[in-house]
Parts: sequence; structure tokens; C-alpha cells
Amino acid sequence: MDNRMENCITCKYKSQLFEKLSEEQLKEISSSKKTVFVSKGDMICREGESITSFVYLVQGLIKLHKMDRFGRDQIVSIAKPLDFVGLLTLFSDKTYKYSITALQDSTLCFVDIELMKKFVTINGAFALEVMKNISAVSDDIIKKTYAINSKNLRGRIALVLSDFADSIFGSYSFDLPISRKEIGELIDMTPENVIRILSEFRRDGLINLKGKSVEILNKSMLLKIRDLG
Amino acid sequence: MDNRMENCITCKYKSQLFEKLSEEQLKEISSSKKTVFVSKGDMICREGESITSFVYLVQGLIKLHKMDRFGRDQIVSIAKPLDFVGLLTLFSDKTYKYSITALQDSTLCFVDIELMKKFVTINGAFALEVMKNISAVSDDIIKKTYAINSKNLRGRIALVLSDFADSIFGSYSFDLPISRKEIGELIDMTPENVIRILSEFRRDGLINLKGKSVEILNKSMLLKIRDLG
DNA sequence: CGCGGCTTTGATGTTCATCAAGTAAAGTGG
DNA sequence: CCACTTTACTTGATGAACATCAAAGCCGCG
Repeated sequence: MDNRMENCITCKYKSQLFEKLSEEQLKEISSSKKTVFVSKGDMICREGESITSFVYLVQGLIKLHKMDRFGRDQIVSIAKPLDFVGLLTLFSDKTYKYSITALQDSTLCFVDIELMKKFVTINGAFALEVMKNISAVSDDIIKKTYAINSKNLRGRIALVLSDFADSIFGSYSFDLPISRKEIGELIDMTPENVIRILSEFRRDGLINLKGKSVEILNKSMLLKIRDLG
Repeated sequence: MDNRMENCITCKYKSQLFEKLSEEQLKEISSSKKTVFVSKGDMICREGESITSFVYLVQGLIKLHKMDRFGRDQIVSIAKPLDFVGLLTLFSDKTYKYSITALQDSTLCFVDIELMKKFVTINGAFALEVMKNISAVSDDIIKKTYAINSKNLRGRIALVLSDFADSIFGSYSFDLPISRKEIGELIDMTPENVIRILSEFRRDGLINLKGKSVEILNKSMLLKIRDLG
């Protein structure tokens, strides 16, 4: 194991949230936290299970997802390193509202939830910071959900492509971390239409596409489709 | 003014949230809070304005809404008495993300946001309670948004009707607090289709409908349409 | 009383889901 | 490592659901 991760105080992956904790409090987290390595495809937790830990993504990529009432999977969000995961439901419910599955080999830290609650109770600055985070994550999900639902299918595909490029990979050229079917689950489309529109974008010279590999050739046109769609 | 509302300590409309505050802290809120009466149609705050207060609905009915990118209004949620309003964005942003407009004559309390933050900082139990509330409100909005988007138009209308009956009015017989156009803004439909399906429900004997007045005649059928739609 | 917004109904067109059928790719067990 | 099975991907054809357009009646309000 990368031993810079054994100690939360010096951990270079430490969340900004923890800046508000005292060295003493960080030590407590350090000694109780568990660092876990998971492989692509592994399910880290399942909706309905009781919450015991605060989950923090150190490296890799994961998805939050849940079954809809027809038994189909829906992807609620994709989390990237340094994101807190499942912050949403952490303080309002006893069970996870979403399942978490690794999209790539990933490293996660689990912090006991009671320890987090204790620090919220005794450390006001930390409490405010946690609230800020919860609000921001929720706002983001709500905003994205509205954005997706207001767009036509072309706009949705343009949105995920530009989001992957900007927010996750920081490059115009990347490998899709999810299948066409999963893209559909993320932006509420059938896999057929995901494929159709990706092919159309390729035909129109907007992107290169071969298997999972994507290269954005005409970013400004893609953004236009995203914004008008 | 109803003088039971002048003092937060004895206020019978007091939120459960405030149970966690000491009498001393409640007194502080009591002396700084402002109680405001607004008329149907009044806009209480506008998206983009800077946040100065924590808004609490004492009596009446209000809507949270925002402009979409085409300039059309979208209703994000309808709040009823004893609900905190705009809890969502309160700690993550400097400006309101949503506008608030009264659907009925309403009474609201405004508590200075800095005072709330102070109590979050110094009162751990209160902080946890606030977090629980924020999470619950967010979860609820996310859940409802997904629910609506997964339903066909008939299911959506059945959902609002049963929600109004159960959650807001507690009766099978009530007056719609919003126009057909606003129902459309709430569940993402054109006003034409809202009307069409309401008329269809009336034709099929599911509801009585005359102007704003609604009576649910066949609740079980309505719920079936909601759940299958 | 007349104007503008809300409501209602009908006709038309577009978008998207579904169905079907076939190809490619990726696991899996012998 | 290869045959086999399964899963992912792709394209086309069809139909249903819904938005849009149009026109007319209604209501509240200045």
C-alpha cells in the first residue's frame, strides 16, 4: 500500500473537509478508518443496507445507482477522486439510498459514521463545512437531473461527452468508463438511441469513436448541441 | 397579529428543529426574527438574490420555482406550513437558487442566517438536526423528480392529485392551489395535456372537477394509475 | 367593456421507445 | 487455446406518446 495513505494527517488525498479537524481528531480518524481497494465491477455497498461508514473515494471512479420501480438500474451520479460519496442520505436515514459500484479499480476510505457525527457535534467549523458539502452535492444532483430532463436526446449525449471531457478526464480524448447501456441509465435513454446518436455524431465529424475510445473533434459544435438541445 | 407567534419559545408553530435549541438561544431568535404576512401571488424572494435569512413557513402555501434556460418557469417544490424553505442552498451558496412565491395568503418567519450558522457552530445537537433536515429535503426532491420523470402523463396527474389530497389538504375534496399551467410547470407537461388528462379523469368518473375544485371519487383507481403510469 | 391571460378541444407532426435481427466482442469451461 | 455462450453493440422499421399549432370560449381586472 502507498504508505502516504496510512496516516490521514499527511495523506495527500485528504479531503478539504478534514482541514477543519484538529490534529487530534484527524489522528482518531486515522486509527479507525479502513482503506479498501476494489476492482472494476465490484459493488461497494447496496441500497437498503444499513449505513455504518462514511465513504470517501481516494482513487478511481464509481457510480451511485439504484433500481427503479421496474427493476431497471438508474445511475444517479458518477463520483471522482476526492468526492464524498453517499453524503446525501448519511444523516437523514439509517440505510443507504443508493448502491455504489466501482467503474474502475478504485481506492476508498471508510470512516465510522458515529465518529463523523461526533465531530459534527463537537466541532462547529467542521459541521458547517459538512453542511456546505451536503448542500453542494444535492444542489448539483438536482441541477443535473433538471438539465438532463429538459434536453432532447442529442443534447443529453453532448452533455455527457463534454462532462466526461471536462469534469472527469480533463482531456478531449478519453475512454468511456461505462457501457452504452449505462450511459442510457445515466441520462434516461434506451441503449439503442445512445448508440444511434453517438454514431450520428461520428458521421457528422463531431467525434472519433471506436469501441470505448472517444475523441472530441468539434467541441464548440458539441457545446452548441448541448445548450440548444 | 396572533400574539402566540411573537415569542418563539411558546410559539405553537415552532419547528421541531428548534427543540434542540436552549431557551437562551430561542430567546435570541425570538428577538431577531421577523414575522411577515404576504398575499397570494407575492414573490417572497427571487433567485439570484443574496441570502440573508432562513425562511420558515408558518401558515399558508408557497412554491419554490426557477426559470429554465428558455425562460419558462419550473416549480421545484411546494412547501406547506412548518416546512423550512430554501434549506437546500442555504449553506452552500451566497444566493438563493430558487424564487419563492405565495400560492395562498401566508405567514413566514425570517431568521437571520448568521444567527443560524452561529447556533450550528456552538450547538452540536442542533447541527445534527439541521443536517438531517437538509438531507431529508434534498432526498425528497430528488426522489420526486425521478418519480415524475419515470411516469407517463396520466401517472403524473394522478400523482399530483393524490399528493395534494394526502400531503397538503388531508382530504379527498380540495381546491387546486395552482393553475393548470402551474401544474404543468410542476410535473413537466404542457398546460394542454394537463387539461386533457384532467378532463379524461372526470369523464372516467375518477374525479369531480369544476374550475379549481376537485373531489377524488375513485382513490384506488387513481393510485393504480399513479403506480403503473 | 374590452383586453390579456387562463382554459378547453381538435388536428397535426415530431420525437423517441419498442421490436426485430444481425454482428462483434468478451467471458467461460473443457 | 479453442469452441461455446453470453453480453454488448449496431441498424432498420414501426408505432405510441406527447408537443405544438390553431381557434374559440371564459374569466378577472383595470
